[in-house]
Amino acid sequence: MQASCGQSAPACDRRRANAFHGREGGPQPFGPAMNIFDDFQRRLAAIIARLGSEGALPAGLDASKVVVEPPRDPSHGDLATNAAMVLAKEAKSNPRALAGLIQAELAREPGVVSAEIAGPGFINIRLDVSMFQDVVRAIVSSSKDFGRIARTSLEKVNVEYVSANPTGPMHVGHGRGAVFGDALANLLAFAGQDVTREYYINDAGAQVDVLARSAFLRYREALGENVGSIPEGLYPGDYLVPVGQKLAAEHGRSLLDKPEAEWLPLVRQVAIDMMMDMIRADLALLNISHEVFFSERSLSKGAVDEIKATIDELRSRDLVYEGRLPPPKGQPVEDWEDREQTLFRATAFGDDVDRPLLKSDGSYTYFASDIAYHASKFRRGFKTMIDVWGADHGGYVKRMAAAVKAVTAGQGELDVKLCQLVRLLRNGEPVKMSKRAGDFVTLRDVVDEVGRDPVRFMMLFRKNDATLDFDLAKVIEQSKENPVFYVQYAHARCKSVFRQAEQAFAGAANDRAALLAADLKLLSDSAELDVIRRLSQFPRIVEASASAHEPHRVAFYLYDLASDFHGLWNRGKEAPHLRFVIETDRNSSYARLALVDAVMSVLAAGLGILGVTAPDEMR
RNA sequence: GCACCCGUAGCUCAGCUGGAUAGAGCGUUGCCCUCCGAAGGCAAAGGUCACACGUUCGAAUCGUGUCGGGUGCGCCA
Repeated sequence: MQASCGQSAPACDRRRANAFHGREGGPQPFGPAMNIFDDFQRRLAAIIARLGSEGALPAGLDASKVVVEPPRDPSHGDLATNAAMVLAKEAKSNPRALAGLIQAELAREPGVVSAEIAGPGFINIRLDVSMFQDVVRAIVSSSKDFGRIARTSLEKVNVEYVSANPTGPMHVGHGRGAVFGDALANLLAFAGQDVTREYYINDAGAQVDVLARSAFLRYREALGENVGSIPEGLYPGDYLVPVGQKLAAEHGRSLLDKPEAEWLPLVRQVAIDMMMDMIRADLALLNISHEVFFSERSLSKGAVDEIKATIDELRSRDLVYEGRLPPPKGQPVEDWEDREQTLFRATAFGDDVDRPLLKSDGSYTYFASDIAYHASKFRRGFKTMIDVWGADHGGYVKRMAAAVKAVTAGQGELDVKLCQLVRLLRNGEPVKMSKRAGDFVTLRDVVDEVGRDPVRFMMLFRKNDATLDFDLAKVIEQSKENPVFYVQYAHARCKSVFRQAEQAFAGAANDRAALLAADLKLLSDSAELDVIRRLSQFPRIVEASASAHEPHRVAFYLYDLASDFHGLWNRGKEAPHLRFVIETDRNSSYARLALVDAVMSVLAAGLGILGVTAPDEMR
């Protein structure tokens, strides 16, 4: 099944940076030291500056490549930094010597147990466990806002996704782009950006005229005429039957004897409106909604022709000209005619050839509309624009990027995220598509069968540019092998712990003050600390996945966190003293409840970003 | 012919924008459990990161080239 082309009629749907950085005076997280990696990043920068001003190092070293991260091998410590290695060249020193200077300073920092030089010049830092125990308290107090970045910038981000043609219901391929775009928007919002979700309605091209003619046929049918089978080239799907009925109800037979030029605009608008209602309803099944629905038609049919204005403006800068194009290579084009046409100078901005703006009949190409559309986004204040498209539009990226550069004078950032196709399976076997013309597996069919959460989670449990196998049977399995279940179950288990706690200590489930006051030093088992270390990474996962525009990282993180938590739970089976609730040990119980509460909050926050339910129990 | 995406364990895939001995799940093999703290647990084996050069303290990651797979290549969107 194709990512975005699913119909036999000529319907190929459209779809379908790095402006974000969280460090160095960027957006600050809530509360103190919520992100211990950022915390040490800042401390390290201060140390380097101090050494510079004291003359031990050259002043004003560029610390932008210095990173503080968890070492791959936990036996190396809690934090590792490459500072000495990245600074060595500029400081005209060797990494090990430089590491010695920095290490001595780091070792004096509060919360640091040891700082050691290793390998080519890494500095490995061991933290007092209290640093991690404090993370638990920070999470308990900030709850689902742990990892959220406060909005400090007025910069607006536009995420355009779905943008399926209003010519039929959504199918599974659309669903992936829809879920991806929606989760990305959630993620960016969580990371402190001002996000607008937008849908570009392709209501101007020849396809919506085909839609209108198809609907008109259904109109005649609704009036009692036997129209026979739907002719080739029209949309055959019976989702147009209600459009015909509505037209019949509102207009009776009055359209029948009018020429097409008169009825078409009217029928077209009714059909588009009903198709958009249907699409919005399909999206609502997945909890997806957009703030802005932008009509392509409005660009050229409004008070001013914005497409013409955009072309004129580009022409005045010599970026549009009349010229000839070489015939395309590869598949020969039968009706190729060498003619002079209106071209955008895309090659000036890195594209391979210049691109036409007018069709031979004088109307605008889709690309011309799209240029004006992106100019509109920029005028509306969006410096960062993210477009989510189907992978089959990959060939369109360069020209769009070129256009955005041209139309924003290099001020705008366009990041196009291509979503690969989805292969629908059932128990490992490809789902057979019905042969009936115009029929395909709709998004609604799939959501009805397996539910919203599996669809959303699984579509995000893969990089957007990798193909995705979606197995209708496996995604609803209640077993460890199913990541959706595995992660949701971890959350449900947390809830279950609190239900148990309520039995042992009445009121525990709602006693936030007691959780905040818990003696977290009692959380010292290695399995407990593993979970806490994982929790402490959530803010940097949010930051990194937001800046990379990759929501799947959140999904994988949640899987890892769930795995750690299940591991801790299992420890309690063999070692009863590690159980979360121990009736005879209130202090340990409350410390562990605080940890469970923290896990629950992070799971809920992460699932919230993905738009997946965090259930109280598995049913 | 050109452009873009992809190539990591038998299979399906991660790999934190250049870091240390490349990870997970499935499958395989071995042990344990079947205790509602249910919808299993522990452990092991398994790798030339497609290939070759290059960049540098350091490459699965960046660059060039080759091979292999996908997508696309005026006047569809």
